[in-house]
Amino acid sequence: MHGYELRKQLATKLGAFRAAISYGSLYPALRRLETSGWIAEDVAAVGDTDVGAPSPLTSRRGRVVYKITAEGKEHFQALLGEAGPHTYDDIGFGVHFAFFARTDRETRLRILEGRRRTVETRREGMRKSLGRAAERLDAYTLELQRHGLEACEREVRWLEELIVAERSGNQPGRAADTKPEPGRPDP
Amino acid sequence: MHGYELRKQLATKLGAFRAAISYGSLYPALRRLETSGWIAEDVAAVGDTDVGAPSPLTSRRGRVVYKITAEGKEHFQALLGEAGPHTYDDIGFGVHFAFFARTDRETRLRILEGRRRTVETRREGMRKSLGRAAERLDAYTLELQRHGLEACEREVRWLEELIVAERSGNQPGRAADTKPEPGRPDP
DNA sequence: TTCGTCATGTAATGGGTTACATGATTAC
DNA sequence: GTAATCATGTAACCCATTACATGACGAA
Repeated sequence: MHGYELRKQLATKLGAFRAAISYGSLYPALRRLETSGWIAEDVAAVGDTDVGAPSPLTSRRGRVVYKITAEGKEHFQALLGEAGPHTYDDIGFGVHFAFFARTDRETRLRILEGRRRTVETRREGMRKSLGRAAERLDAYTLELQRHGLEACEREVRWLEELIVAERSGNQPGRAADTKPEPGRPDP
Repeated sequence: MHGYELRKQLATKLGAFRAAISYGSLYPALRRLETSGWIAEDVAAVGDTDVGAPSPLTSRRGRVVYKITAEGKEHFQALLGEAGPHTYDDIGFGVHFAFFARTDRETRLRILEGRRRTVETRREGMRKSLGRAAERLDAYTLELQRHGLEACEREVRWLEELIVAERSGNQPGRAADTKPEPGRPDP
């Protein structure tokens, strides 16, 4: 894919979470990825043979189309499997979870449980803080804390469900007893 | 308050949301606030007369104690009342809400309704995206979207409750019919 | 006296945004 | 032909983090 198109895709896919990435951030990032050897310019793509590819397929210009390299794929898998401290924070966990279909069950369970621990710790901190400060704080601050605590509690329950499903060999979803994951190809 | 103490307070109060602020960020920020005239060094505080103040009160060193200035208070009120686009995003709204006790009802309603519009828009985007992409996406991505959508729906309901309470002259909280807000002093 | 905590700062680095600059192509 | 969109990039700026450096004070 080329930069401009990538930005559009990201904008629609992450539009609910964040503003579109700026060009001043995108192009340097692509250069860094290329320098690291994780992506490379796809010379074949200039000839315009991508049938069924996303967005306008006719007529081109000096667009720079990139392809992930073998080392890139390896690095990507390593990133998905790694367990640093920021693997379990809000953003890190979201990214890992979004690629769970490309991860093995062991890794998925490790990450889900790590995330659960993280959120449980946060939850306990909020409970203590709420109990300790209930008298001294105004109604709005209190309400904000309550709302945050509720969100933590709900996420823990959600993670619990996912962990149970994962252990019983099921994909997530409403149905609890379906066949053990046929291995869908990535779109 | 002085920088070191401020960092500690922030760490306990925001500990659930983010890591502690770094010194390399804190002290330059204080300098910026001072340069802008919003805070000033509190010369009286060096003499150590702050009885009942937080944390160790005996023995001092070259600590720099700051005080908010009149212009600082004014600026702060202006910030609380302003309605930019980032007033309604996750962080901006959280900050404004945390200081609702220092805001008048009109402003509170304006911000709550703006936030509701923002979250509703996000919710609609996610609904469309879920309906559109349900077939092409793997179970995990789908589950993530569902979870995000649910969070949006819940926040809208929460905001709705707050707006109703606000319109009927009540503070937030479990009880729906209490006296119309006695005006609690800030802690 | 030495270790831990209090307390303030600077320098290097990283990376994101805004604003700007350029040019090709498409639709009217 | 001209406006909008596609497409890539650079420079200035802002600000956060990390790592480092300093020094006072209290307790063991």
